[in-house]
Amino acid sequence: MDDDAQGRPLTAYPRPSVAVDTAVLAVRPTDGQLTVLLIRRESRHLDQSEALPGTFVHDRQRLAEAVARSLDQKVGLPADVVPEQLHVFDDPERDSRGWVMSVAHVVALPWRVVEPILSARPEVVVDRPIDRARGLPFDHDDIVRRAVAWLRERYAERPDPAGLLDEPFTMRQLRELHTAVAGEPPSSSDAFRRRMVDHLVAVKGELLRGTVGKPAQLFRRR
Amino acid sequence: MDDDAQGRPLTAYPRPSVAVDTAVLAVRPTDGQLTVLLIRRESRHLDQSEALPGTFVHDRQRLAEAVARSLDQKVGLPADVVPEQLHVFDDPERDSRGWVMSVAHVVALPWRVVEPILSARPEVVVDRPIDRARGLPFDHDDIVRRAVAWLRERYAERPDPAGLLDEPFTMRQLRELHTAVAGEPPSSSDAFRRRMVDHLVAVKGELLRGTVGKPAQLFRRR
DNA sequence: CAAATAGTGTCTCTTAGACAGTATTTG
DNA sequence: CAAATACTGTCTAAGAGACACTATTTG
Repeated sequence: MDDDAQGRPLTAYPRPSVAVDTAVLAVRPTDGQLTVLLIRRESRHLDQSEALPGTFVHDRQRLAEAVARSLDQKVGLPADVVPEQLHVFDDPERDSRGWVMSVAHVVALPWRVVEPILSARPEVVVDRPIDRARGLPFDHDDIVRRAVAWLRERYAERPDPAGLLDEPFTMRQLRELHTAVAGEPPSSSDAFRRRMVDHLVAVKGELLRGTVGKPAQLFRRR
Repeated sequence: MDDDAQGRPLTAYPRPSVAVDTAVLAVRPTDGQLTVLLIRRESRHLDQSEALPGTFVHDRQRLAEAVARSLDQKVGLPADVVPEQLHVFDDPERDSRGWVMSVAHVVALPWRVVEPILSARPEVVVDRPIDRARGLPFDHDDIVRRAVAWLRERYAERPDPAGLLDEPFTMRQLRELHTAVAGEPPSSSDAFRRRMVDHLVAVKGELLRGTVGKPAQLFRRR
């Protein structure tokens, strides 16, 4: 910014509260649904009982720190997640409590990380399929929509940019991941294979399928 | 955000000043350079003398309003520009005057709009080719880089999403615009034509070239 | 006519998609 | 062997790029 505060202290200007809200996305293996984590709350002065995890930014704190803190305290996630900025929601009326800007964030996590949290605090943290995460408070519906669009864009290019699969994985697991992210299966299974295989490296050793069929090649990200 | 302010007034939290900074991009017809508008300033307590136009957000003001106000007052641009959010810069040390977050914005404008400003206030507003807009204060180098990447992404898909050309225009003018935006000419002139022509509509009447050559078809955006 | 610019026809290469056919496992 | 799953070969269609060729202007 420029200094229209020239000779004038910064405190002379009214300042908004700044919050962060984060869409934590994950793919539920039981039904292959793309889900978002929501916090269940006592609905005191707010009518909704589920919302994205978020918090206010503390004094001179970085946004990423505030996100990590809110995910740690409210969700119980480890502090090493790397969220990405999505958008600033700045409607001065968006929060009845006052002038609050929210910087929306998104992060996608493997189920291996998400599952323990859901079993540890089932009455606090819930996973909701993204098409059933509607009617959330504030602009949280918007944030979920943007988060999903962000994830889909990233997965259109590369096999697994967010590292949602544990390595090594089969082409089938990768295809099922993409089906979950995109909301529909890729148009053709073999075209999908050919599109992806250049970005992967084959691993010796094969997966002995639990059921029938030819054993599948295992891959790692290139 | 969630309410960790439950029962606690919002004012109990320290709040940052929030600023907006905007990269105004334009293509200079004289040399076909992609340029960014900078404000020349009296360097009082800041060493740099050129910076992106910006301002602090006023009480309960929307970011887009703050951007429009700064572009109006500092640059002299009409208020109907539609900037887009790029990124929030949140390093608490980024401004020596205090805790300031800046929401970076970008907008691309036709030269027809930019030129009158440069001639009206040449000692205040200057246009700088983007590869020579380096060493700017704060995170403005970063903002310019992100702004250019944003513009290039948009022009990779469609002929003229920002409306930089006055309609109707020739394929040559469009190609020169893309050359300026991308920083290099499209690989092949006829492949470029074929890629673009589906997104355009031909106009009757042709352009009589000032110099030699077959008159060119005129197009509008579809 | 020469130079310059606009536009088309056509060839090659690559890629996506469709689809059939082959390969290898379990039961 | 049947069923299921993994993979490959091949055809077609679409698109990008290269390049030559045609078209229409100015001087």
